[in-house]
Amino acid sequence: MSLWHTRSDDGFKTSCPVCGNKLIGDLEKGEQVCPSCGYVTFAPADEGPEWKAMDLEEKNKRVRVGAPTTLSLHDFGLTTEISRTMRDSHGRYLDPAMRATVEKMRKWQSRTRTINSEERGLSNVLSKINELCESLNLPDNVAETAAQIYRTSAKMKVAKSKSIIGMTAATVYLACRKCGVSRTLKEVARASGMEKGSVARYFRLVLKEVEKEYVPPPSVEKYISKLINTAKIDARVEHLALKLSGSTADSKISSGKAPAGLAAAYVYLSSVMIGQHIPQREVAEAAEVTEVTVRNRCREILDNFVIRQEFGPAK
DNA sequence: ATGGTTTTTACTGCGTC
DNA sequence: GACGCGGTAAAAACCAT
Repeated sequence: MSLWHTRSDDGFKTSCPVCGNKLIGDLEKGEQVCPSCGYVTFAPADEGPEWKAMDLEEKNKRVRVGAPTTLSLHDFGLTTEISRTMRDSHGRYLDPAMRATVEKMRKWQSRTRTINSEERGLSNVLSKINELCESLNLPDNVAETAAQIYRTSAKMKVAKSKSIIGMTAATVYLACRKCGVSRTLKEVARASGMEKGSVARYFRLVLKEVEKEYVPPPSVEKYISKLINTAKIDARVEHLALKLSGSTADSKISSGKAPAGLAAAYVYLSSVMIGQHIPQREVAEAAEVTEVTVRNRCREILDNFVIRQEFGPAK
């Protein structure tokens, strides 16, 4: 039995297709996350609550009591909160006058808490980071990493007089790379509403000034898994694509090539071999590369490797 | 800035349904 | 004819220097 495509009855994977670890299920949000590599998979049905949390503070307030300390809140979440429930300690509703007073207290507390502009700016950016992570469906560990990166860049004055969206996009993208989560620069740019080029500039800046060392992009295998997930392709194709990429990994064909294109080629070849033709057009579209690139990668793979019968369709 | 490499764009031809 | 596929030349984008 293979680790890759064991699925439980409701369509959830039970183990991570990337590293094989057991996935942590969050059924309410309709997704599962791998604790070690950050791989995320989605379930079709969303059983989660109907409300949308405006920021992480609100989210924590609503989903659980006593949030853990978190890097993505500007004060680490370590403050007294005045509750929104408008009840007294016996659970009775407050009268209108009292409610107004409590409202004011709440407002003033949140004002004084972010007393100086530095703190307010930080809190602003951190909520932007969370927002962006949420719209990219990124796991919490990426948001935490992004927050961490931004904190140090703020401390090092790198973020000084830089565009806020630019910095958030750059830190989120860097966090993705550090966590090994396969989101492309293009995707992050799209979600943040920025030009790819300017996100890249900010990214290089943060990489150079804050991170100081090169963070390699996610492996081809990660891209394959992602491709299979987004395009809803048979798990057998994924298995084969991963096998192929594994057995050609130590060759030179991948050097300098965009991993997404290579992943698309493996997925395409695998789909053909399994006997489930996926048109190049579709694979290319899902991987956000062109058909030409898919073809070029396919040709290179086929030129350099003899694909033996054991990879062929089971008869 | 620049030069080498990779990806995209745009176009053409071939076979098949 | 529409579609999938394969190829090419040139432009554009990318990256290390």
